[in-house]
Amino acid sequence: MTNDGTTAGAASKTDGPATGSGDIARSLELLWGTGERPSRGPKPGLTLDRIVTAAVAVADAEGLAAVSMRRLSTELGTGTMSLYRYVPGKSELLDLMFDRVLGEPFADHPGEPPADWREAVDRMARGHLDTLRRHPWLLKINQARTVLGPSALRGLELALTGLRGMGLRDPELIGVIIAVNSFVEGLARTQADEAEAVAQTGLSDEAFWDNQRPYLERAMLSGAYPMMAGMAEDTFSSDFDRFEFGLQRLIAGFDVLVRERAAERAASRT
Amino acid sequence: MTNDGTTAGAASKTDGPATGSGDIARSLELLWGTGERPSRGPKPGLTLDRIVTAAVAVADAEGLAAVSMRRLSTELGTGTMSLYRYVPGKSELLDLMFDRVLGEPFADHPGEPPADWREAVDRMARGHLDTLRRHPWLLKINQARTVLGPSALRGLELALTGLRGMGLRDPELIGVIIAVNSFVEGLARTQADEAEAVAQTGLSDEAFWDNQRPYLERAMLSGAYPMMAGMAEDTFSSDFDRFEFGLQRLIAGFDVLVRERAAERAASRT
DNA sequence: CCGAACTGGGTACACCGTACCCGATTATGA
DNA sequence: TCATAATCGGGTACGGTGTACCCAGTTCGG
Repeated sequence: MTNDGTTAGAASKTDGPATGSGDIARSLELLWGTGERPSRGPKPGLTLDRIVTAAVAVADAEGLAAVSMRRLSTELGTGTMSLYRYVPGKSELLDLMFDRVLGEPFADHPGEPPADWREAVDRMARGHLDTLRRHPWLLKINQARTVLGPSALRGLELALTGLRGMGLRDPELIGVIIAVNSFVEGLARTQADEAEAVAQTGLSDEAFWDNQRPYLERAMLSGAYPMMAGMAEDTFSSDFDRFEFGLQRLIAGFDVLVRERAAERAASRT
Repeated sequence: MTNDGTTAGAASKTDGPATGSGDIARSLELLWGTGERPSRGPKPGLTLDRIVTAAVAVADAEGLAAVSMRRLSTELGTGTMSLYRYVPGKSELLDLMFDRVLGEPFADHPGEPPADWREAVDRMARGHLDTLRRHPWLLKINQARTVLGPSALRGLELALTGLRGMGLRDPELIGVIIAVNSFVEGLARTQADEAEAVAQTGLSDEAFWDNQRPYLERAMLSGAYPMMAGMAEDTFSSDFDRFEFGLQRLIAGFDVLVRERAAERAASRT
């Protein structure tokens, strides 16, 4: 399988007027295209694949902010402007990075059976969390116009297959997927923000909390926050797995609906 | 953001790079401090409050990318560097914008009763979604080290008060809040990304879809995505309210746990 | 009333994305 | 065979960013 995968969304700034900013057609060509090159000029010394790979590597190692065209060019040993022979602009590159990385979870594990829809949801949530932990910069990319790359389609297909057994209507299945993914992304974002803050300030979480404590204690003693002041010691302990808690609540909530529908079907069959 | 090359030491004296992202102590002082000014030099012509207000206004109107120190200075009619007399750096300004805006929902409606915990969750979710829709740039700010401003504390206090009746343990209550807020943020992010994409590319969603269609149809015909190919027409229709769906599932999931706990308590009372 | 403490802000630097353009390379049409 | 059109590599330049550094002007405590 030839093509690198991908999809994407646009993300950039500046209300640049003219010039082909946001050339969707070009983006799609890069995402799905075969990449047959015209045979007139000299052979390209680079490939899109290498550029995307380098970009993902830099983003994984040093964050999305470190991914600049200049940085990538030195990483690849070329001139900065050469990159623009392969990618129309940076936002398109982000699109490609996005779809590249979305394809990972399915490349990993082979086939295996989802068995139960509960397990499918569980696996979907864990898989997504895993991807986001591996590539926290995914959370900073505009996902709006990214949905339709090959990797994204493949993921959606797999998810839907696993949820088939719920017996819900199609829009509801999409609702299930979105609810789970939204929840996971929220948690992942919190974790990613924390890691980023540690990296940027050089201050650990404990040190940060210690800094806050005097202000916080004064606030508690003020009487303005009675609920918070009366909370148990272990309330914010890391022993409590908030991912597990939320996921189980979601699954339980889905289960209620699934049972309702099953009951309705049974009733209407009489 | 992007810090300069200087080390992140953050020691207050010595060869002072200092500045930079994340002087926590200074941030806290700004968040909670009384702002008593020293009485030796000339009176300040600006206030922190005016700066934050202007920043929020610009962010609301044109997005977070439009909030630059130069832009704010022209907006306020001062020199760019003057702003640094009031704020240590841009990241601290973002913190202040964050807390400013978090305070809004509680300023709006007066007291009223939450009545049921279900209603409290419902109101919490809707309120958060509302805030995020009004200020989509909130989703782009690092929330990790921002949690403890006065507005954030007030919001947490109110939420906890509303959830008191669930009869869950304290860490679980936090889990409820996080699950709901994560879900809401995920949905809000999708919407915000969409709006941003439209604004940046000047391409409506329909136009975007039309561009995708040929690629998508080819993918469907390839047989690689049987589930998706067989989906109902209305699957991605906007008639289906995914916010409502997810929220009701979460509440149902919480309800299961609440009932379990109540049953346990009743049993242990015999 | 002098000087310390403070405010305002100009200049400069490093970095960013990328428009524009030119020379080198290469396959094609005559 | 060879001129030429097409393509690649990449240097230079522009307008943007955050902010370090420094100096001039203002105000009040001693």
